[in-house]
Amino acid sequence: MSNNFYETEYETILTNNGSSKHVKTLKIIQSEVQSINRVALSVDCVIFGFDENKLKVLLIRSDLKKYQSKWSLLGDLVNPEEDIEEAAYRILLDRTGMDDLYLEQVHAFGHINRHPGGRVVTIAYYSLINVQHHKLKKLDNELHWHDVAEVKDLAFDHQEIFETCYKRLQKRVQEHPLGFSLLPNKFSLRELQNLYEAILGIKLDRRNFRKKFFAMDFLVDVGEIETNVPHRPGKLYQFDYDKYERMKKKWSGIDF
Amino acid sequence: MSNNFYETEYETILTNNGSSKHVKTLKIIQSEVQSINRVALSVDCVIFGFDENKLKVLLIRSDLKKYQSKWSLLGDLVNPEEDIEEAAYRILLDRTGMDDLYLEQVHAFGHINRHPGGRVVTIAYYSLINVQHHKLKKLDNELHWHDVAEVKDLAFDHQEIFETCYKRLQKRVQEHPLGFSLLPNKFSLRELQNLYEAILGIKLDRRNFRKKFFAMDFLVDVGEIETNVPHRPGKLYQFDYDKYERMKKKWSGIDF
DNA sequence: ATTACTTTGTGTAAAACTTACACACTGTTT
DNA sequence: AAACAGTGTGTAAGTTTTACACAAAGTAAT
Repeated sequence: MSNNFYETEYETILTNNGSSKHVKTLKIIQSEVQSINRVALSVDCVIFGFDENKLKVLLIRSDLKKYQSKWSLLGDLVNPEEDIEEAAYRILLDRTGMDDLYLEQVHAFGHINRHPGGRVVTIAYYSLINVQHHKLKKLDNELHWHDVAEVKDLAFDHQEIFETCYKRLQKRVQEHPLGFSLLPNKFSLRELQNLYEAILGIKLDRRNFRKKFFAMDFLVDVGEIETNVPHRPGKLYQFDYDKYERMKKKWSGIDF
Repeated sequence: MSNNFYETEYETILTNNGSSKHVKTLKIIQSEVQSINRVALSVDCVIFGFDENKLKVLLIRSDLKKYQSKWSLLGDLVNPEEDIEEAAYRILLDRTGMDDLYLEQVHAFGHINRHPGGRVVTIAYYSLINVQHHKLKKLDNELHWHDVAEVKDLAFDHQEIFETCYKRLQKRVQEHPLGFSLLPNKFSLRELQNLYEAILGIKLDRRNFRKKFFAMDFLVDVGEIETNVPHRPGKLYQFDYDKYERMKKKWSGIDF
């Protein structure tokens, strides 16, 4: 047995210490890699947004007959000369017109029959965007935001992919202050808390929530208050990304 | 724009509400998936073990000329009719003779030029095994255990893959009591602590470590003590996997 | 302009957890 | 019998988490 994509043809070379050794020729490796053992590779993106105090996810209508009435994630095949991550960003740009976002790889899904067109392995990514800042410019295939609580029965294995990404998001949001990308530049603590409650699916104590965030010391009071609220307006804050970047090393998460 | 691997040929169908709609035919999808957009897919396994109070990783010598003197991870191409995970288990079985282990997918690596033979996307898995319980039966290409602290300059992008998996292991071992698979069935608390210190790369307070583990209440005193130690022997314990499984729901990790 | 209403903003005491730390015990070696 | 090496145990101080209540600020209705 051998490795790194084996073949039976070898070339003899001299090693550092003067003895000889058999190695596989590059030509052989290339033919091996380029021949039978190939699969189609795709990327699927789970794009989360936040609107009206609900966590949303961007879905598109499948136009495959088999899944004619079902929703699906934003996905496409990876080009042979394209990095996976590059493909993920391309797909998001194509489908939503956005290029300024956070994107994290989550998992590869590769069950043999997950796609009716043949073997397609897909790499799932998720992203968080601010719904208000990124109005959708393209609405092909009924692209739009769905409440995450109501996502069910997606096409292909997209339900599983969605759920895996949602769990990952819930975990990440406790490890890093990602959520700020979903809020307006200036936000009230109530908005921030609504966001965390929506993502985590739990209620949090208001006083303790405030205490925790102030203790982190990444919020900057911008000296303004909410307008157009039918009650006492709350102060507005900004997130100090620079300070967060500087503190990142010693950061190990938020505990709720 | 369309989705789920687009084509320009459509078939007209009737929808539920009686209107008509154009959908892509399955035949077209299949030809799309099977034609140009395919890549070679491989799996690489990072197998951790523990021996002589050191964390080890299993490496094999590459037999590609380009990497003639370098170590590499255990990897192989995924067969077109094989699940990715299935491939990972197959590779481990082939290379080490083992089939009773934990295996977790970590990340997909897909830079275009990561393999000299052409485009190869690889999915990385890691695993933990008990070195003593699994003597290596095959030693092709100098397969053997390397101290993780001394792993460097691996073939391909395997250094990056290794480091990603190592970080993942360090994180996971604080979230779940995985480490027990690396110890003998009956172990002393000192052995357990050595293991955690080796994996995390830090020193821990002995009294607090013991307190923490006893508080979790997954250790069963088997009423035996160490033998052949040149000092007071420690008590031996077993890990109560059943109890852990039952408690798993409300489990959120070990904090050191 | 007064009142009712809604949500903001704040502090504290109790409980839980984390950390740092020292000494007697048990078996082995000399 | 003495030296050695590592086990086993408790506690006080500090920190973090939790639960909880009331006055203040603005809006809306009268």
